[in-house]
Amino acid sequence: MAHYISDVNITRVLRTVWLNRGLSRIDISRRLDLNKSTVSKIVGYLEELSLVEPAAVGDAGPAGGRRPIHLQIKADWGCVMGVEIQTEAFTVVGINLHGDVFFSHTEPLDLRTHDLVDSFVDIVHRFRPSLERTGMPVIGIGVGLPGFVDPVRGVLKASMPFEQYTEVNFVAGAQEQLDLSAPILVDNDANCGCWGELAFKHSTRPENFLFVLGELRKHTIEMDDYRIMALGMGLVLNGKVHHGTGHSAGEFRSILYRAGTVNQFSISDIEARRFLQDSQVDEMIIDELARHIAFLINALNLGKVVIGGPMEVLADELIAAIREHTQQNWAYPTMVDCQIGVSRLGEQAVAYGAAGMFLEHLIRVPSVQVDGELQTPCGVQLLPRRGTDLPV
Amino acid sequence: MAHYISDVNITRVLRTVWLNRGLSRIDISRRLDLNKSTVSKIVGYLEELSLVEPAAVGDAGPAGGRRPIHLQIKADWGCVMGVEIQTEAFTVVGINLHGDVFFSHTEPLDLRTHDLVDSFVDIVHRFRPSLERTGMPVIGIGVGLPGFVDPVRGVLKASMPFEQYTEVNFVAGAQEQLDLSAPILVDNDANCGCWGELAFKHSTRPENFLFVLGELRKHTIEMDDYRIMALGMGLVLNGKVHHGTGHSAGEFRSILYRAGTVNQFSISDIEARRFLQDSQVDEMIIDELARHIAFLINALNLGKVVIGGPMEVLADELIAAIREHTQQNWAYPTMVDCQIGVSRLGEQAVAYGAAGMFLEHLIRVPSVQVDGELQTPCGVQLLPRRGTDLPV
DNA sequence: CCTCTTGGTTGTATTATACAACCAACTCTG
DNA sequence: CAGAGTTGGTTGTATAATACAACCAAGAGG
Repeated sequence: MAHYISDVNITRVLRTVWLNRGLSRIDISRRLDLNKSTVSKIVGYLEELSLVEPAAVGDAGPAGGRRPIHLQIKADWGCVMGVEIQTEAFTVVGINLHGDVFFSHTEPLDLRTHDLVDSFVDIVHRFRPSLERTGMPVIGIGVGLPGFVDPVRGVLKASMPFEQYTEVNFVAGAQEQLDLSAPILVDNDANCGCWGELAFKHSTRPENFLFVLGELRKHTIEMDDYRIMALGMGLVLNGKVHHGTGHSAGEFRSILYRAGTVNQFSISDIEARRFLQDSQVDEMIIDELARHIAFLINALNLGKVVIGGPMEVLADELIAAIREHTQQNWAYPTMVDCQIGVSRLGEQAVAYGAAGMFLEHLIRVPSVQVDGELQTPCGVQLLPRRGTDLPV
Repeated sequence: MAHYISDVNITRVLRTVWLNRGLSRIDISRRLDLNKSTVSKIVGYLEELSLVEPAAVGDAGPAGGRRPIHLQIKADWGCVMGVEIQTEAFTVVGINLHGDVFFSHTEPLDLRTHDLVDSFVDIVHRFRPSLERTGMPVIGIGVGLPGFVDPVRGVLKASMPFEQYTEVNFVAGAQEQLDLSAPILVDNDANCGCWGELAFKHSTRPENFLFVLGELRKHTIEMDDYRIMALGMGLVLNGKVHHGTGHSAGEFRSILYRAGTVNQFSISDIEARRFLQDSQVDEMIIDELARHIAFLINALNLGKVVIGGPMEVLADELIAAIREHTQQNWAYPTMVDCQIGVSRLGEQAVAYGAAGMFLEHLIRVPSVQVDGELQTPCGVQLLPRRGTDLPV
């Protein structure tokens, strides 16, 4: 039983500085509708924790007055490891609290022959020293996996790419072997793409957007291995990453899908495997995909679409097709207002987003729930349980 | 500058009682993780406001002990007017704080020849006395309109059915003419369908669902008037009604739509107007609609779909089709878990939902925003600005 | 009748916040 | 260049919301 508002306002201040680097105490007090003395006290506390520091002294306004002290998060307070694990490779990145990537590594890894949790434990053991050589401790790890993930329980519920149809207790299993104080967070890979867009888009956080993630995956068709594109979607709705009632949101299969094929469209697998090699196939896939994305843009009134993965090669055509179909699919005379672009992070989008997800959870305002407890995925907690050490 | 937690916890208690009629103080304190003395004090305050009353004295447990006092919201503290305005008719309902409908009325009204705001003002003038004859004051009004509505500003941004392509300042305009203390809330009609499902589904509030609202609307095709079905969707995602970046979420048009027609599907208007008269047309529409709904169910992982409007006649076929297509559209061996049903409220679903929306906003926990102010649509406020009159 | 148990109340201590008075440091003007 | 006005930030104090502990109320069971 401990529900002091303090935690809430401390986090509000911290998060506000994080999202808007360079604000002064007065700016914060105005934004958050808190008294400036309250902000002063909270900032003092955060400075004591080395989470916030003065960045620069600004200029006085035209009418004079004391010069404001711009504040910022201490970037090197700690770092976050972001990991993406796919069927044939994994990626690790290290970022500081400002979101700067200071480490990045990609390597092949065959998940068909290796255990998922064991592989992850290996990765952490191998790369934690690399990150901590900077002097920053690893304060948390974010992981992006293909499949249905329950981030609150830290569980991989199912995954077609991993051929996993029973639950894997990912976080608990890893923590057992790792003996690591840093908490671990997991989410679906496409959702991690969303987290990456959310975490550091400070001023212009998109409220409703779609992250389209394509991966080329091996499939065995008639005794031969082929690569077929598998599409996953990550959705942010009302500013929040959407998981759905059973954590399976983001699955894609065309409305015109015909039973029996491995690919997600209305074409045959024979056609599908010629993707990126046969421009006619490319065109068909682009058109069909663009229609579905356009439908979602209009039905959900999305403000933004980001394309990641191998689709990036055909991004120009895809973007044009989406634009065309959104407008065709729109009944009103106005123009549909939706930015469509390609992920700037390329290969690292998911791993980076996974790390961003961790920071998003760390530096967040605990929401007051009405019924039941507030759900924190896997005990992420920033502020120390405050006892006697509170600065008045 | 006033951000005492009190308001938050008072509302939390009130809302908990509202959502779970019959809880005792101890129950509440356990659910909300508040000290029982705090709950006692808050309940005392709410009783003083006549918002909460003891409902019954329960039985002691098997180990003895004092008998709990079950609490409930005072149903007759006030009532809410819910209004649905369509192009050819309007509906008014009156509900109490328990959500019981005690008044209901539907009447033709030609919105092509009447001004929207004036009509609404008329409706309020005519029906307020009817509601207040019960002795309950009208504490608020909820309105459902077809078109894009910004509920925060209380504005109808555009509406194809009303042939309105410029903004209508609905709430401000009405309040000016009405001189009414009760606040007015507006939302899109299909969204109101969602509000109706949310507001009084106490224990089992669906977190992710779709409300499909069909309306038969007049269209002039080749000099003749026909009725064509117009479909709108209301979405609840993560427990919240989804409006989208530009308040236009819920628009429906088929992926296979061909330019030039008034109807929303791939068929011609000649065919579309035979809906409900030609079973072949019905089948085509049902199939096409079901595919799109199935796509949304899987892409958004919806837990529930509710069908309202004239589609209800064909509900059995539509439900079966949706079931079939969701499973076809699903790549995993598991069964898709989504309840599909028909609105129990029939004609009144939208008006009832509009009233429910008002209560949802009235009895809600103000969310603490990080940046900027917390957005209350049109100044709905339950608790008095507390000054000296606070009990202890 | 006594003990144990559970629901609820009351008085007190703690703590987060607002408020007001203050200091710090700047611009502008006469 | 002194002083008035202005803005950012700090400090001391009052207030109000909450937890905690001790209590009362009212039941069950021996």
